Amino acid sequence: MSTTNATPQALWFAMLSVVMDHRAQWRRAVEDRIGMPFSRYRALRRIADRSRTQRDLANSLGVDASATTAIVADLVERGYIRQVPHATDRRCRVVEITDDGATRLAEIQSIPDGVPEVMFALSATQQRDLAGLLDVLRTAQA
Amino acid sequence: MSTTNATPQALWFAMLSVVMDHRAQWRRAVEDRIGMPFSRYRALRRIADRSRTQRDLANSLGVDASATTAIVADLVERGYIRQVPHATDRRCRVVEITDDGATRLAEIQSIPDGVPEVMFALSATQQRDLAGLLDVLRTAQA
DNA sequence: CACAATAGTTGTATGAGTACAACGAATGCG
DNA sequence: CGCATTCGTTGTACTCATACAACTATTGTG
Repeated sequence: MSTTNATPQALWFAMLSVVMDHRAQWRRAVEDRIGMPFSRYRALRRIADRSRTQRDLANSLGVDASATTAIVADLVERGYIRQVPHATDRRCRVVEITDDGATRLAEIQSIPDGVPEVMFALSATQQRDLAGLLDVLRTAQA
Repeated sequence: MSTTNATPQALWFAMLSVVMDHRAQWRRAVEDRIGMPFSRYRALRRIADRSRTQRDLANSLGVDASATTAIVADLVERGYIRQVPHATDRRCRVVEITDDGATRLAEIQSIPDGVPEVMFALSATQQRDLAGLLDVLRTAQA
């Protein structure tokens, strides 16, 4: 009955498709509400996880240094993170989350609206199963 | 052990995160290779599914008419779809896939490269489970 | 010390995605 | 028939994500 083959590339395409099919609507509904582009949210999550140098952040986001500069500048301006000097290497700037940033992140993660309808198509059991599988994927990317 | 709550919004955020964390790399690795932006692939999939008016396509993609015009023009230029008059309504243009388009679509879906490493973290059983769940989601969006 | 390498910034450019407004052509309805 | 509605097109504009090149400050190393 499955139209999706259970190969890594088929799964990737399937997951990508589900997300991309709803991302535009999701963005319109939620990005305005959380008040920042998703790239900022992604960065904030990593900084909340632990303080890092901007290089480290760039690597973890998979973007280059100049993109990181822009993202960091934005988050600093919003007051969600701050830049502190590195203990030993004066070239580096370490970014760390502020109380405001931590609060904001928690708020964002509890926003109930904007979730694509399609996510409600899963039964309770299926939701639990999917959560487990996504956990595996998220753990693997560390 | 699960860090991901099994609520629809937590699942959506988790899935979104997995995809967005890898999309940039995926794009660099594969989008050039499939030779078109992902939006074209999404549209082509829907047209392959069945012929549609452009309005129908626009609705199914969740974009407006002018965006659809651009996407359709691109796919026509590539030779993957063609525009034919509607049987009864001369305002409409029906788009249908060409043989080239169908071939290309099959090729794209079998490209093995560029799949994020992280997708290989799943066991065979987990792959099967995820495929089933994504099927539910994809079916629900119809 | 001199030089290569690294961190970060700034300026610039590109591609993708998307909307909105204005418009012409065709349709449908009272 | 006449007018509102719908389909599609064109032109314009904006955001987001992202890269690359050039540059400064700093570090590490022979």
